[in-house]
Amino acid sequence: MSSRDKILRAASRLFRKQGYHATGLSQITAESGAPRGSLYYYFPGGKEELAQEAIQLTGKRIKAYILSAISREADPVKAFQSYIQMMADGIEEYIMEENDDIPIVSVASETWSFSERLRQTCEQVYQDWQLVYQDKLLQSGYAPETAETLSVAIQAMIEGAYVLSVTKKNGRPLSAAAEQIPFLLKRS
Amino acid sequence: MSSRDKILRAASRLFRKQGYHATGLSQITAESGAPRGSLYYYFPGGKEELAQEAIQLTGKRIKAYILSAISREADPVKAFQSYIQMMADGIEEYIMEENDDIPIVSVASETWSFSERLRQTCEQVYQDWQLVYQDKLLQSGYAPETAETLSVAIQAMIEGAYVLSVTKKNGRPLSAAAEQIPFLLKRS
DNA sequence: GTCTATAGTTAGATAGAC
DNA sequence: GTCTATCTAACTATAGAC
Repeated sequence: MSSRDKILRAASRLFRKQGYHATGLSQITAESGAPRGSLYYYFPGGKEELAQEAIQLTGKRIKAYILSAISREADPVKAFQSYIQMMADGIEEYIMEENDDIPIVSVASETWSFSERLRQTCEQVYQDWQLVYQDKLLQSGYAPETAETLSVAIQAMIEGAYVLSVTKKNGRPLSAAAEQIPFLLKRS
Repeated sequence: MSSRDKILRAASRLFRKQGYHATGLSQITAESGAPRGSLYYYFPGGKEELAQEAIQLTGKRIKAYILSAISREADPVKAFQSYIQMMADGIEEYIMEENDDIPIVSVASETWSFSERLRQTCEQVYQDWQLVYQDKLLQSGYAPETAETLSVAIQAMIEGAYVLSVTKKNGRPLSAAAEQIPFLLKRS
């Protein structure tokens, strides 16, 4: 693995666990093994540019993950439920584990007023994910208007349930979100 | 207003906008007018203790706000919808405004692995709010089991929609959440 | 291209004057 | 009780050797 990749991975790991502002560049270089200067060689924009790339990388990885998870089931109810339930089941080990995926909800709420660049990056990632949800609903026959509103609400519920689950240190909130999917999708 | 209160308010304002780690004690003392030493006199536990009190204060204020907003309408659908829609309508000015209420979702996702004390404080606040939602549902005739799961899911949707709204700089995600309330509550 | 050394600033915290 | 002065450690960023 290249020096650049090692820096990116170490940064992602630390941002995930500690957030953006609590993570120092010295910590990143220490964990990655790469020296201080390399970081600024590969990421001339410093911490902000590094974070942007890390967020975009997480964005791509999770997008692929959502796509594969959601397309395993034709029925949208089962598809969303199994995806969210997977998150719920994995939350305990996720808390302990050394994971490379940064929670966008964390970076977004930490940087929306601080860095326009990072705010826009988070907005873009959210947009990408939402379109995946939206497509699934469109393909399942929902009206375009409904598919959009619904996919935004589902995304909100997932992001919120994630934070609640991490705060409570258990997967119950994510499970509760999964349980509500049928009622959201079977619109009486 | 006492020195202690001035410190607490300035801290809340800054934590809301910048988050926990991005806010320095020097910034808090500068904004509050109180000198450095006073902060440690009133809050011997330093930044962490100050943040804990600020979170609890927000917890109480918002709990009272939710109670009043939610009890204006007997119908739970209308009650939740009007509360969430109020958040949506206020989000643009909320972003600009000097507000004293700290978003728990922000502090929680920033401190869950960093400070057990702050994590537990956030958990407690979430618990308080959820019970308000749950009571409303119980009073409306929902089964205890349903009321609990549903209130957790609604809370998740609100917290997530808040972050999405702040990230996108508009109230649409919160509005989308409000629109889904009828489908969540009218369980077919 | 890769890395070391360090500049310059700010962080949270404390000691002690009054 | 209130405030000033200051500590040490950490931060981001840069200059320049190799």
